[in-house]
Amino acid sequence: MASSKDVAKTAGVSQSTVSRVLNDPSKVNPETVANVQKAMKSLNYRPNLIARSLKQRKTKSIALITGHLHNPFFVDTTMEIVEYAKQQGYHTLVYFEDQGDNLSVYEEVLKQQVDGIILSSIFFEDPIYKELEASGVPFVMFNRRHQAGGNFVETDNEKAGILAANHLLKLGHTKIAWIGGRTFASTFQGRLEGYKKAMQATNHQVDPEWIKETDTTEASVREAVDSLLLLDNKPTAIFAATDSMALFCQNYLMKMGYTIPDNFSICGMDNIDITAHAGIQMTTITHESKKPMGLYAIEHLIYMMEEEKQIKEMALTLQPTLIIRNTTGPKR
Amino acid sequence: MASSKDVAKTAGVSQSTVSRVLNDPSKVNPETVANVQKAMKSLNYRPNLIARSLKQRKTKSIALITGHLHNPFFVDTTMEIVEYAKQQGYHTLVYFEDQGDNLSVYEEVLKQQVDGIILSSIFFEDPIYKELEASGVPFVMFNRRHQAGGNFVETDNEKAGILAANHLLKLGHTKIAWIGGRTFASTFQGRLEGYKKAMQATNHQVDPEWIKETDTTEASVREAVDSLLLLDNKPTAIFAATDSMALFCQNYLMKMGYTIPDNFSICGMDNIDITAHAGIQMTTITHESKKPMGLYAIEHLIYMMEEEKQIKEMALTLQPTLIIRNTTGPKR
DNA sequence: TTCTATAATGACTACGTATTCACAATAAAC
DNA sequence: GTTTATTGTGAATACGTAGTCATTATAGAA
Repeated sequence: MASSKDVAKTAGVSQSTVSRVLNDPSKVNPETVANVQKAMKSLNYRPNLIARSLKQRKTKSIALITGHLHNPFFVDTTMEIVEYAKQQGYHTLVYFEDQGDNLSVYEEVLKQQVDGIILSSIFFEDPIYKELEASGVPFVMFNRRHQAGGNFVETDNEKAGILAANHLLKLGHTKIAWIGGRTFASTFQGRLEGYKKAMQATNHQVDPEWIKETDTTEASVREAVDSLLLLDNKPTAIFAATDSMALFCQNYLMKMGYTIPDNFSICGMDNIDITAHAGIQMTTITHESKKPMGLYAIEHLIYMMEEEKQIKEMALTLQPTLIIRNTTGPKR
Repeated sequence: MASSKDVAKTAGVSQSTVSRVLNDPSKVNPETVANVQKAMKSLNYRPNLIARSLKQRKTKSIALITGHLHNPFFVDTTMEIVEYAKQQGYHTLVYFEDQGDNLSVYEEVLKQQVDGIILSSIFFEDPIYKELEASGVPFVMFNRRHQAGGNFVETDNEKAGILAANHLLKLGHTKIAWIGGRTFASTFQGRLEGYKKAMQATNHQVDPEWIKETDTTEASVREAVDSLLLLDNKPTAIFAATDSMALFCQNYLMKMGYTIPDNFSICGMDNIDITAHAGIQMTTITHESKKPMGLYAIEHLIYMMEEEKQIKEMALTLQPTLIIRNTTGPKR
């Protein structure tokens, strides 16, 4: 690999001049610029960004710590973030980490000297928050939030839970199950709380057996459905806290021979693309906003990275709305 | 940020010793090790991987240049690759690039000094191949292949095209449309050739109007479907060259009121998870293999990166098989 | 005792770049 | 003709680390 020194030698100039040609050619004689560029071409020279990063103490890179891509919600946000970052001259290191409190991922990220971090996988009381704050690296959370606040964009999860429950209640369902992930995460916590509040507000009992915390995998969701089917006090409707899980429910119930929504109503959340498919037609909850959620996060992160001085806080809670399709219907 | 020099100072040793503690503690007095580690802890020291990379001329990073994640096929491969790489101590820079011949992405990747590259987005006659070869960085292609061969893993696309066409022919369809992406890519090229061969072998004419090269987006697929519907010689079955496109067709036709497979049979390819969903039940083509395709690619890349000497070639063509579900049926 | 091997450590350098400083040559101002 | 900017350039340095080399102290062999 040719270095700027090699280029300097073949162009008959100093390494400093080569560097200047690269960074601010206006500072060097046009003739010299041409010579240097010719030398670069002939040597097939490519600046070493590692060396540049070391010198500048900026890597022009960010870390994205996201949930598993088998949840299509994270596919969208990942694409949004990676593309926008690239467009702004940053490259993205993608890490998949759903557990939340896994220190090793954060250690790794900080060693990489990234200029900023975006994370979705944080728990409400995650100790990682302190670590990140102490590191001095700007970071933004999306989807999930932390009790400490910080910079984040989320959906009003409690409101979402209320919307879902009220929709099902209005259809005549009173036995409504809730299937979600661990309530360490603010998303599931909020969606559960909202559901409970709506039930309570309309004087409907919530049987604790109806509430299923899973690890969001298909196997785990199926287990939850199985156990619901065994109940005496069997629910007639399900609020699945993500579309990914709602799809698992729908598929599993249909494969067992149940009809949706005649036997069970199902409401999801996230409005991922496939839910609009004619063969799926999932009732779900989305948020109305001009920009996709990932964009809010990355835009603000880049703002923070580039205007270090005036760190403007972002605490954004998007408002959810209900999209009624065909997986929910009146109770029979 | 504390450096190894700072650690050295507070521990009362030289920077060399700190480095040794990090890389091979057996070379230093256990008592000193303890002191140094204490100093590291108290300063919250984290080794700077950028500096290490510069010194070692290895970044322990790879680049993955993949197709758009809205095609779920690439979601699977991306996860496989990123996870395995991480497990082997490499981190992954993910780039989305569908165009193929976009030089700038490759320039960017090479400047990053990655130790290896995995790419799916290469065209059969892509000039980028020469560039990559010249760079000396090991690289592996998956899904698509290049005319020059090199290291790759693919599916036998021609065979896949034959399987799909024969399946539809056997059901009595003779007017079979083909919807795919640009045939610059070996995948689409092969799937089209196979389709044509199967038709020819059974003495069925192929109307050129049945063949639709799209840019694989939903809008483009809908346009293709629209133009098929306007034909006098209207097809009764569609072979969509990826499941992603097959889903677009299925959705669009159903939304227009057509029944699948009564009005149109649809066969996809890739066997992405959602095709098995009870509401979709897409007939598709997969490949049988012990390992997912992405794993072949990353395993071989890591082999190449670590055993520089004996570069074993990998030219792997997986055999496709047909999975019959409910989107294909006898011609009416 | 004297010589040799081993263990433990520090000083120093290089990786490839950006940048500061110094200096020369030229152009502009007086 | 002298002074003052301005332009163009090179030498030298630092970023944080790994590793080479040299040095000292100690233990074992003769």
